[in-house]
Amino acid sequence: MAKHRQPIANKRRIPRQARAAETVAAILEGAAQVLEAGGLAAFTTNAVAERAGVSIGTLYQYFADKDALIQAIAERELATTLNKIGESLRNDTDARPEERVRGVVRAMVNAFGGRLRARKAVLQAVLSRSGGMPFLGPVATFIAVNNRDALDREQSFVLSRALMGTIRAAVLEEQPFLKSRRFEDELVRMVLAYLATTGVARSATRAS
Amino acid sequence: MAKHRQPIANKRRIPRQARAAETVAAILEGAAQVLEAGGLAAFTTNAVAERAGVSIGTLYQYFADKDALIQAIAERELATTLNKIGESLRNDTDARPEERVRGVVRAMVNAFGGRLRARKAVLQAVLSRSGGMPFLGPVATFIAVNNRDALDREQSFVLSRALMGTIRAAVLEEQPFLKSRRFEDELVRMVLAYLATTGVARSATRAS
Amino acid sequence: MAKHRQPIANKRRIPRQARAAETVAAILEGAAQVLEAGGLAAFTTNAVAERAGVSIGTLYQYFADKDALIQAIAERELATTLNKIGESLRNDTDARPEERVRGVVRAMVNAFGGRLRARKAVLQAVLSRSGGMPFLGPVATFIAVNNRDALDREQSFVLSRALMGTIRAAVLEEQPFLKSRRFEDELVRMVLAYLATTGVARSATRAS
Amino acid sequence: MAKHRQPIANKRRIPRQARAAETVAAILEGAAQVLEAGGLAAFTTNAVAERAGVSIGTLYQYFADKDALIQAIAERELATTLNKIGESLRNDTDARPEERVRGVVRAMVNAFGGRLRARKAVLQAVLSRSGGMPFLGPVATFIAVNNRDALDREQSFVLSRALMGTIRAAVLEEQPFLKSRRFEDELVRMVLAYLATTGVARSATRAS
DNA sequence: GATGAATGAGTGTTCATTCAT
DNA sequence: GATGAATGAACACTCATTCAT
Repeated sequence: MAKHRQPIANKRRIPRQARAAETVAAILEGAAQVLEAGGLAAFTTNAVAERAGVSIGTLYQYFADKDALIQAIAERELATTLNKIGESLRNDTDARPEERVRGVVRAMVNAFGGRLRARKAVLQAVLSRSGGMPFLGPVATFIAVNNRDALDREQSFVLSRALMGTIRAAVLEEQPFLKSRRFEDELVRMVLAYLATTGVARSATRAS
Repeated sequence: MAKHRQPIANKRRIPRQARAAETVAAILEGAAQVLEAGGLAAFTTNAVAERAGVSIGTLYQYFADKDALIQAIAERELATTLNKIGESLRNDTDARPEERVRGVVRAMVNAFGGRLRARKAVLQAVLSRSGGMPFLGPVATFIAVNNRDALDREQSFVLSRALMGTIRAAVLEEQPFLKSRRFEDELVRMVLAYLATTGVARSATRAS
Repeated sequence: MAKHRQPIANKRRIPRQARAAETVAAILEGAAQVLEAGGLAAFTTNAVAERAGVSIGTLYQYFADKDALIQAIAERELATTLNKIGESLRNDTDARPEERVRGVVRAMVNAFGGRLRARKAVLQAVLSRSGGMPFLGPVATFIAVNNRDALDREQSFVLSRALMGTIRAAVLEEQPFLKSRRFEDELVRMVLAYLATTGVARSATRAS
Repeated sequence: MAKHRQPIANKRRIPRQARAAETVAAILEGAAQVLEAGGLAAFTTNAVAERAGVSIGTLYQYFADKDALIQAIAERELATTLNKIGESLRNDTDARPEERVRGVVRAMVNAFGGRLRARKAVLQAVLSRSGGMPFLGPVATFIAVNNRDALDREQSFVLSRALMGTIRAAVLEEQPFLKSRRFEDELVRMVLAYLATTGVARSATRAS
């Protein structure tokens, strides 16, 4: 949001005017609302346009197709989450590892703020379409980069997916404890425990 | 006209004859093939029927609707996985914990080994529709039950989803190391590490 | 029912055996029950067969197609009604005209007394398909024949359809007063009033 | 998958533009033509759209479902008929009762004059679906209202249904005398005769 | 640039009917 | 004669997308 990463459209008009930026924002907001209100099933381009207060034609002026719209939402959410994580890490610069991990965990759990249904729907949509969860890469990078000794590929993968996967599952299954302290504690414990053994493993490995 | 006239009996016929069982098998196999070949997007009831070599009417004789078909495939996959896990646990009765965990991990990874695309699609389908991943419950139970002291709700959740989520991510992202020993090692390490700290958290465990 | 008018199948097997007659009866009864329970929308050949406790194949052994089945039910209903009317007229041989008319009216109203929904559905079905209401002809004949001076074509038509149409409307609209004395009185009045002026008209006509 | 996902707004767009009004008219006209040409059996939404020269999607932009389309046609017919009846009554303000009745009868018969098959099909359709003949209420009201002393519920019912039912029967059975003077005479006679006896029952009427 | 009416390929589902066993 | 699994044409309806105004 901050850096204006030109978040959308490839083939479609790049918004240069303030008005256009507002329109794009309205559409994204409308999309999020539709998702929140009716889940993925209600997420039609017409519904989004209506909710956003623009015509369907205008929507297509900024988003090449439905996929591009979903992409944009996902990216917007990712950006927000990454910002929070980054912020958290920057603030806790000299905190104990546990505190740093807790900050990251909390940022991830709180991503999407409220709007749980929207978050779930975005997940489902992204999962349904592009198949992978491409927007996890950055999260993984964040985690890995912030451990003095870079984890290797598999370790980085396991760590980030275990964490993200557990949170995602809680979202998708609408677990009531999603935002509880108890859940947060367990996530933190899991990350620390894994990091610990990983470190040991690598020390041992290096020695051999 | 009535959008959906309630059929007089809404449960579809339970196959009694050998012929019928074959037909059901053919449909499930066809469904898996369609999924494998074209992913979720290609998964239409007509496509499945055609691939299965039966008429669309026959398909609906055995599956109430598309959801039921997806359910059936998911359950079939779950059953396979659970069988493998159960088998593994039964064989390793007195192995060390690490060996037991490794058996489970391997069973799970391999359950998702063949027909990658199909399995990926099934996952996406289940995820897209019912939202949750209801068929993870049993896996969690398996894991929890096999630890002397039952984990509490959050711990059980974290453990099972972290493991399953990581494997699922590897499947969905088509990671090349999915079946590597390296990856298996890391998964085992993660589980053991988490179980260990969990135990620490509960003093009674330490005593035993 | 009485005279065994060979009520059904043209192209299909004519039931000669007692067993076959029973089967046919079961099918007709099943059809009536399905109609009663779910109206026209639920009236599928499969549903009828199931309710009748016979296989769909057997149903088709006796009824060439769905239309034939509906025909048969309609005819069965007509036969019942005609029997009642005939009976009524035979019993009231020397009653006053009003009593005779009342007997007919009552027979017709009661013909539609039991199984209202079924009867309504039969009406709708016959109306939907063959378009006409061919089974009113006989009723008209009954009425006309029982007036000393045969009515002419238009008069006979008006009299029978006015009476039948009003009763049918009451059935289709599920009017609560269908079987009330008040309603019966009005129907009788209407018939007598019309017959009276008709007589006058014909006297005048003859003179000219 | 969800069998029928509730559209975000279940009321279809109300036509505001001239273009839209034309489209609606075209659809209704197409519907009438399909009905006329092939009866109820040929009345499919796709057929109507094609005949109307619009796409199936456009049809659904203006009619929520097939039922709504049938409703619209029925209402359009009813409106026409009522207009004619009202006109007739307004013109014959001080005519003799017989003339007034004749005007109504003629309006009703002629309402079903053009496009016989279409009208028959509309009748069948309305009869088949909603069961009642809801659009007779207004006709009954017209008749009742135009008799100084309001008839009671049963009388009003008998009068309107007897008249309408007879005409409807003539339409459905495609009687050749439908528009003959002879038939019209008999209908008028029936109505007057019934009104007379009804009047007798209520002494006040005679005085006026 | 914006609009929204129009498009139409595509989907899930039903049900009358057949025919091999 | 009876069975019921199988058939498949047909239908109602959706929704991403376009384009004339």
